[in-house]
Amino acid sequence: MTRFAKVIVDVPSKQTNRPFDYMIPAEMDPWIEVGSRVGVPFGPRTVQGFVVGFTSESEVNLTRMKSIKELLDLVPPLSPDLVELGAWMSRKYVCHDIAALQSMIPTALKGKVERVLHVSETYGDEELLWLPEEQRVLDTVDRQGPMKLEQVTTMFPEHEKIIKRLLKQGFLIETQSIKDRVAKKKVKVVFITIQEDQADEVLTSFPAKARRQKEALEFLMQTWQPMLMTELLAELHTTSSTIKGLEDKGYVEIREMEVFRDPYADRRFKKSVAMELTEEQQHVYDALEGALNTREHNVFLLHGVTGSGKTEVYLQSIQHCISQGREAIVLVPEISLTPQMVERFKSRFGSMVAVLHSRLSNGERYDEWRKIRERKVKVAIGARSAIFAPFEDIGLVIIDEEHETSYKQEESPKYHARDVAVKRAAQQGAVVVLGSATPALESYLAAVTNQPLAGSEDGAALKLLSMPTRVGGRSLPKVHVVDLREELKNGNRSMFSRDLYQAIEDRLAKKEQMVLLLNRRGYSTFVMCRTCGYVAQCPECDIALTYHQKSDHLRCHYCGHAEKAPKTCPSCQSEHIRYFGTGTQRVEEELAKLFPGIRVIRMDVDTTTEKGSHEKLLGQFRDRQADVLLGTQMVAKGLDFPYVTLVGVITADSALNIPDFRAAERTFQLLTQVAGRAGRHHLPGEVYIQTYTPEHYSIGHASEHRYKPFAEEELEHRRKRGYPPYCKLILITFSHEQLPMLVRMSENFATRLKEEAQTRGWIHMLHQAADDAIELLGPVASPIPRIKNRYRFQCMLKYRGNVDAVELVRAVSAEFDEHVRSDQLTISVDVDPQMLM
DNA sequence: AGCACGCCGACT
DNA sequence: GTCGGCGTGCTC
Repeated sequence: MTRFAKVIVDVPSKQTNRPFDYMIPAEMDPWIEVGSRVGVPFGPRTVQGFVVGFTSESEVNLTRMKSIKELLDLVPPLSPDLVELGAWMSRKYVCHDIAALQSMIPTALKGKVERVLHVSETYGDEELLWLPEEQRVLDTVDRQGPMKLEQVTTMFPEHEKIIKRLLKQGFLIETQSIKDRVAKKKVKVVFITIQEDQADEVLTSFPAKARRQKEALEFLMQTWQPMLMTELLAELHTTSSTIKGLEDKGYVEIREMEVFRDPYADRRFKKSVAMELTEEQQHVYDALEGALNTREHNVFLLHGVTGSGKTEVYLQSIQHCISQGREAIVLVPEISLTPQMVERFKSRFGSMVAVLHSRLSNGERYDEWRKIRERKVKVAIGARSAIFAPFEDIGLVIIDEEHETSYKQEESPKYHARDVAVKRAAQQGAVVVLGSATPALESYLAAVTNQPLAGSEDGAALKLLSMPTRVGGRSLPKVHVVDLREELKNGNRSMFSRDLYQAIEDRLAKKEQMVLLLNRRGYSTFVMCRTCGYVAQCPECDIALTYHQKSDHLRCHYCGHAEKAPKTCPSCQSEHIRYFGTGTQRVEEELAKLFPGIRVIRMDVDTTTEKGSHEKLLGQFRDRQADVLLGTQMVAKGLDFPYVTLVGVITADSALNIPDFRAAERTFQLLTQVAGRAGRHHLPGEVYIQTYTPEHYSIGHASEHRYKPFAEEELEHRRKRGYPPYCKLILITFSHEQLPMLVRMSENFATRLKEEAQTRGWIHMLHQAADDAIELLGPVASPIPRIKNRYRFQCMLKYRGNVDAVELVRAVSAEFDEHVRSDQLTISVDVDPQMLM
């Protein structure tokens, strides 16, 4: 029986957000599966699509139904369970199906249409009068054979209309196909084709002229093994024409072979073996092994203090999972931030690991991904999107530092990897481990109340495991909270308190190392004129510009706009223009002034954009080429250096004063994480936290390493004020170039939301005791009211119980589709937002 | 999203 | 009378 393919096409619009039916050419049929990537004719063009199902009968008139044009991969890039996961994601996070599917595959496979032109066969048959420019275009294409449309238009930039006309009249013919962005890497390998017993015969009869060829052949005869062309040429200092000559004589064969680009090719990893577990670790491991043995879906929250040895537990659980014949996925916040982590996995599992590094080139990432799809590895480790690793028999998913905000994708689809992971594990009967020293309150509450995570309702109830002590009985570092108000009273206006100053001096004398954290890059936070009060702002965003000293520029940290720093006030020409606030560059300068000869490595977005710069800087610090590692929050995570005995937080307040209900949680997490960097080995550690609000509970609890009391206090706040995890949120952001239009649209939207909530019979008040409730806040201007010349307004929906607010938003958004299309309005929906910007 | 079809204003 | 503006609708 013939079957038709249901295809989701790569056309991101509301009207095309459904499967289209296609016929399957007979020769393709055995290869087409759910998850296959295909090129299909769609209207006048060819687009990429994914097969999401099959049907034996279609509503579509068979005379109008088209056929799949090309199959783009022999092995489908998506498995049926990933296709299903995509459907779940598009529903949960309000995005097009195609966007969800595309987010699961490497960018290398986001095919582009290639349009190729050739001249009709009838050209030249008839005596037609051509315009001179038509003649030129036709002759060029005719002479060159099939040409990419792009090439033709760049050759004749002003003849676009003529090309279009020739196409319409059929003198030029266009063929479209889908091309991947990155080709598989191929290498030439030289195979020796003669037998060993023929060697003498061949060599004696070798033409005397072909000395180089003979040398090459003799070289290959030393091993009789195939050899990489590049290596062979380097060894013999010759060119490929020599080897070609040998090929012509039939002594060797040159074959092109696919290889994987290996970003770790030049690195050697010492083989490591399982370490003996402490009693605490063993307890946790036993629970995980037990769960793996049932082969059922389970979710654990592993609360382990920094330095409690979570990684070793991960490694051994993965080992067990692999020995069961199943696969494992490990998510880490931002893998390039933790080269140490990669190293541990590589040295334990060697070539069984694929690393999906966020700073790999597209080609490298594609190759790592192919290793997974082609079952060459058993473990995938990577950032957020590694949760889509195309394994088919997953036993274990580990999410390290599960509270990290980088698990939430800020672009559409705005998914949370933690929730996707639980969903995928539920599909596959896999065990999930959420590991953290400072669990997200959502996870913690679910674990202590034995409920599934709020973001992934299909998941199993969370079970709490904990590891409250550090490996080797090392104590947590002593934390000093320094009240900066007191310092100011005592006339100290420097960025270092006397205590921190002395501590730095002390470590320098002892030749120990320190980590200093400041949550702000650049030199200063804003630039102001003392005469007229002018503040330098980004011309396209309503946000203050930051001064960067090295380049002497003002920079917008939102859109990247940069301008030369003014010497006089642009508004009143006064020379009293001053820089306020402190950034990492300024701290670096101050350190150099106060401690002559101090060696500082500064690590922030500005110094780590270059590929590999991260590893380089950390390597230098590890080798003790510097005394101080100074940086933004990226220095707080996962680093482990034996000689670090001092951690200083320049101002804890910058994280606390962000207008976000999670500010206290973030501050607690940041302080606890950074404090954990000190004294991890034989030397005891010490931490100084400078703040203007030492009485704040997040700082107090962090300084005493008390997670549970903090969590309880913070949960109480959330419950009282009606914030997650006691309700759910949807943030809807509207943006438009014209403010009045934006205000009108967002108000209309809000009104429609309220009306629809009412017709569905939902109580529009969260503060009432009702189990099912919904509340709308806004519209109000967004915290950043304008970005890139577009004004921004937002609405927040809070809801709980059996209220399907996502469906509500989806329905109302659909009504505004025309406005989105024609009025340059954009509506962005963020389900379970992590940042309220 | 593209692209075609279709109905109203300023020009050869 | 035509060229071209972008409003509406379709894509298996």
